[in-house]
Amino acid sequence: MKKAVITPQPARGPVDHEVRDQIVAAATEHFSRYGYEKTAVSDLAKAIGFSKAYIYKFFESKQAIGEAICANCLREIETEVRAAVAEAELPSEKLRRMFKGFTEATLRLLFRDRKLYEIAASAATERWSSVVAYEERVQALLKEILQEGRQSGDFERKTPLDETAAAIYLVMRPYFNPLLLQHSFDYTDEAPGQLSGLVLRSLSP
Amino acid sequence: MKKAVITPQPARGPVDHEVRDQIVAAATEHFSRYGYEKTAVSDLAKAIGFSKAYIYKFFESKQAIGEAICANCLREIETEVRAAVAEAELPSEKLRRMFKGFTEATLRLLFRDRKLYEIAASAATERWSSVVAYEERVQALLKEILQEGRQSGDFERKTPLDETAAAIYLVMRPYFNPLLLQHSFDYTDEAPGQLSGLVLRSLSP
DNA sequence: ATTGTGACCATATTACCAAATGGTCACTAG
DNA sequence: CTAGTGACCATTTGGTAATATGGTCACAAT
Repeated sequence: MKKAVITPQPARGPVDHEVRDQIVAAATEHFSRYGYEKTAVSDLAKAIGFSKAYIYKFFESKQAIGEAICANCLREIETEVRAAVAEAELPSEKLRRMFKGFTEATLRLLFRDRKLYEIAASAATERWSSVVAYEERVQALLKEILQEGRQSGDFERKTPLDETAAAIYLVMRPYFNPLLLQHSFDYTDEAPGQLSGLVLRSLSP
Repeated sequence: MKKAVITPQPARGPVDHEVRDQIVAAATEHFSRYGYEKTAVSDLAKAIGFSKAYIYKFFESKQAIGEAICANCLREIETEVRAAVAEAELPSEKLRRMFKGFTEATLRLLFRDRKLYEIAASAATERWSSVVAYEERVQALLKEILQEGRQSGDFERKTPLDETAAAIYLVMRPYFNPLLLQHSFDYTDEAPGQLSGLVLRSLSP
């Protein structure tokens, strides 16, 4: 039996197609330069030399284009943080890096790519599938670290893993969710350190 | 030497005056029924049977009226939570109640008095003095609980008190800051419990 | 002095209409 | 059949003129 891959937005048109990439490229350019709202779909069409209608052969909406770009951003952040985590030896250090990494990466998204923030905000409020998937991957990374720490004896083993993971996720959430981070600028310097400290104390065997 | 009381908004006109209370009462009524933005200062004037100009003898701005009301709300919340905390015997239970209490009270503010949310939001974003004071009082309450727990031997004593308090405050913040709570509705049921658990684990001696 | 106001000003908000935009579809070219 | 489009529609958005609002002040009544 074939496993049915449920694409939340049933992709329109050929999934692997040069034009699809052109659209995403043009959109990335335009969205980050002029902003999501200020960019009209016909602007993207003009940029790649096709008509607006053709774009809708590949994406079912403007938001779908935004989703694609958003997914890329989130992938980038995740990759970067995973790399930083992998560099560390000790599970405790991994956890610290995860926290700091996500905070810094999200912060950068908000400042450096200020124009992309609109998308990130919509994505988070409306819970686009790319965001849901991202959150799940973050939780997965967290669980990996926790389990490693449990196996090595660095972390306590009494509390159920799922509970620990859920709680730590809640602690971290305000620092990698753009909507929340926005209201925590005053704390971004110390928060990752202080909270990592607290979390690690809670994990001590 | 007289202690100079620094009122952040140098109160205008007689501090204790019947009309002042009438204004606050009318504003509470109007703001919570029609919303802060939709209420004009002249509406309040009409409601209490004076001219708009007279209101400005008591408050230096519409926002100042909002501040007064906001301060009342926050006082109420604090009183309620303090009562719930006082009921508990053990420091750990106090901490749990504090967390749960603030979450529920803030949530109620957002739902029951939906119209007042506008004020709360402005107050939080613009860091009105009533909010700053409130946050300080919350942190004070937290420190009280922590010290009691340290004295009774329920909580660890190695980590500096200020550091512990700061970290726990950061954990709680998303649940009594209306701006943040707004983005955490999905978690308000489990979060206080799970996070209290984590925090208490981090405090174990 | 205290209580109280109408007239006034600059800015913010509303109401309105024209232009722009997201999105579809029947259709053409090869 | 695939690649591609102009013309079209409903809804948003932008711009603007009229109105409403926050806030002040000189002044009146007690």
